[in-house]
Amino acid sequence: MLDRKYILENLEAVKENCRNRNMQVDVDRFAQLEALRREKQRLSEDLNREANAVSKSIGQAKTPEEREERKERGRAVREQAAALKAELDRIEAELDTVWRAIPNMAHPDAPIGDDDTCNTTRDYGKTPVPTYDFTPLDHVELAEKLDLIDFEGGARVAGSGFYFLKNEAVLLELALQQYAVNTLMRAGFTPVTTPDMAKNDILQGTGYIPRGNETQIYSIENTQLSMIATAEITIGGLMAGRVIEAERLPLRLCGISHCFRTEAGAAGRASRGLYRVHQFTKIEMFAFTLPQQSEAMHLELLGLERQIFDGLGIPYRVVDTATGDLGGPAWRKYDLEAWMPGRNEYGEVTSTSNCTDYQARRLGARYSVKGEKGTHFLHTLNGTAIAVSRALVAIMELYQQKDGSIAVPEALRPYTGFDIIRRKDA
RNA sequence: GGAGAGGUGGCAGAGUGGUCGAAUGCGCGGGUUUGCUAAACCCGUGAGCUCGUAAGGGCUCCGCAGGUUCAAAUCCUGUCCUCUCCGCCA
Repeated sequence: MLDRKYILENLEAVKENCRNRNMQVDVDRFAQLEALRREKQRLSEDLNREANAVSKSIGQAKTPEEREERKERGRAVREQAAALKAELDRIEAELDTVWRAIPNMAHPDAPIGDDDTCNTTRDYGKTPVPTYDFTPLDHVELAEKLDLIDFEGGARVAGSGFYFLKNEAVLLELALQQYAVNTLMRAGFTPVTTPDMAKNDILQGTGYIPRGNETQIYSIENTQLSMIATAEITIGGLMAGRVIEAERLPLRLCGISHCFRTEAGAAGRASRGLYRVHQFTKIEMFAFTLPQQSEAMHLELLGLERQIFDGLGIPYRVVDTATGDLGGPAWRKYDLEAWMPGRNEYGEVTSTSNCTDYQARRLGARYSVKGEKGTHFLHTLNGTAIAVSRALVAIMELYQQKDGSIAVPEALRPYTGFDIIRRKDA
């Protein structure tokens, strides 16, 4: 969420930001409700003050009659206060709904536009886009020939969108995880495995909506739990409601988790094979920083993503995400899109966002400075190190050979123990 | 799954109806003393919101949500979490 005062003081800028982000939010309604809330709050406090004073005076009453008289007075005041409080609660509930719907402000340099067609390309990776003297297959065909993925089995067991990795693909998944985690540990990240489920209020704190028509989240019936869509949720939740000393910042964490997404409304979109699935493994980077550190941290996360994909020999472009495609919490977002010969286009493989204090405010994640009174909200950032399913798509398609085999990227060989994947029957 | 115990300030830990935002200790900040350091002593030290130029004041918060009462950290109900023991189990 944005700071309430900030919204009131920058009403026009907030509205323009909503327009840029292609989000319909009634910001004026927020301002209206906030004014009303303040007024009622004031009145409510006045009544509380009076009630407290009356209560205090009862202990000092000289006579039983006086005592009874004051008790009666107390009852009356408390009754009024309760009625006003109920009204205040209603206002706050509505206010909260509108408040949550207001997206984060956007970086002044983020490209303005309604959707991903307005994203701008900043740069390209070290590896050039390859050309082939044969017709490259897509990863689904390759997986079929090399017996690497069982989509039918996945569908039988869990439904469309699930899969079994098989044979060398399993080792590739493990190798990708090790490669990414080792790279990040060298960069000063603390690795963690996280729960694959989280409480719904943690989901909401990080900006995910656990239930409702358009939810991307699987929720567990009869519980307050949901399957996580990314480790961003659980790692962000680590600091929920906590205060950290400024000198311990920034905090760099990387999490290994499974990610579960319903992909509601995604049917029909380019989603063949592993590209858009309901479950995948992901190594996620996350940082908690001071406000003045977040811009640099964002570039650091982007740099690590580039390092990881350059290291894998995967050609990619770096995309600066347009305002309309930013979602709610992000102030700025960069995606890495890898070249995928099977699609004959670039496909998103990583995404890194600077959420400034927007997530932290919802989560109540704060820091304090020694010797200063009070606390401030942290900045949070996240970035994909490796989303295994998408990385596999890119690797399989890019490293395919004329003879139908798939070479293993140099960087993964120490972990896989083999350097090529061939047909089993050859 | 069964049986208990407990959740209080950065930490430890008192507090069973008003004098409690809360003893005490530790930690932390400042000071006095002191060749230096340490020790000792003194003072200060939770958060959010709000009024005020400020000094200072008010409201709310003792896991969370309700209830009883003029009044709740304290009593009642529910709930979440933690710990111990037993059972089961990768």
